[in-house]
Amino acid sequence: MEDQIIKILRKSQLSVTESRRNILEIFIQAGSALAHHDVEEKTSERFDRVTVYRTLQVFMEKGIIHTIPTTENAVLYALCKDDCEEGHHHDNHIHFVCEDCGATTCMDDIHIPEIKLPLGYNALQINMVVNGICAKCKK
Amino acid sequence: MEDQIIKILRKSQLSVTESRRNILEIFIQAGSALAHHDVEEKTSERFDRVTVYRTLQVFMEKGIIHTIPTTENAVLYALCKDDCEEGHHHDNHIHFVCEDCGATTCMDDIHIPEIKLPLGYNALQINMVVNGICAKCKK
DNA sequence: TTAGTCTTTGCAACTTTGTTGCAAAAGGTT
DNA sequence: AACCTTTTGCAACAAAGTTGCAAAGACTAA
Ligand SMILES: [Mn+2]
Ligand SMILES: [Mn+2]
Ligand SMILES: [Zn+2]
Ligand SMILES: [Zn+2]
Repeated sequence: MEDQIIKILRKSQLSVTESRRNILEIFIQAGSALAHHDVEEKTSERFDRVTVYRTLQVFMEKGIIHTIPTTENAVLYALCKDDCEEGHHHDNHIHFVCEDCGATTCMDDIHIPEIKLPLGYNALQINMVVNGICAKCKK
Repeated sequence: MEDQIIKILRKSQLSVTESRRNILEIFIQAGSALAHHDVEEKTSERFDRVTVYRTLQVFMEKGIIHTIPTTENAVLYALCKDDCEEGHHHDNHIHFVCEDCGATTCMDDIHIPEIKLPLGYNALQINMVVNGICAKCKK
């Protein structure tokens, strides 16, 4: 686990610092998407808010995490899979937001279907966010 | 135009006030989605920020506008079509964000395709946001 | 291991965004 | 016009996000 974290940071040419390890660990353990605020709450050692902002930003740039749009004025972040690189993300999967437990998860293996856009329109990236009830919360 | 505005407000059982007319007009003229900040900038008469917040909120509740998720920590708002009612939106269309001109538009006639979710998952609402280059900006 | 260099962090100060309570103003109704 | 209700602006606040800079920490190479 600790090994995995260091490997990810090294691969992205980032120096291994306390805050980066801690925040990366939080994402790995969480298994679901987190808002800036969530990250701040979960850090065991308390880092400055500014450090959290900067860490998330650098993780984004390096392709370690990606953003998920929401209608709640709070962007979510989730771990990228292996194929994301510095400056170029490949996270074209569906995101599912459970309205019951609130968890937002990456559905990595569900492809986003093709879309026919009007003539002249060119799609570069597609975000698909599905709201509903997850399997765990279904009774 | 003025008639149209009044009709919309009346239909939603809202009293016709200066700020509501002005803000609704902004949406009709804009033709594309606007952030809170955009609305504030465009109001000819200056209303208090709080009034803008409250107006957008009440327009949302009444089904006059709907939200569009973004990855930029700024929810966008756009006019609903006729079939949205108080407390129940029907805006399951695609949204297109042009990375060149920045305009976000509702593609009302492009349906969001069906999605096969894993067993136990239940979709209630789907948001699909396509980033790319719009027809106008394509050269 | 240590010394030197470059990067990262925390802090302070600030800006922007969003919220709430309340009195004054405006809108709808008679 | 007089009334009652809703909406607005203001003030005061809370939360979120940004920037510059000095101190602390991470890496490298002697
Ligand atoms: Mn994802
Ligand atoms: Mn729309
Ligand atoms: Zn759930
Ligand atoms: Zn464009």
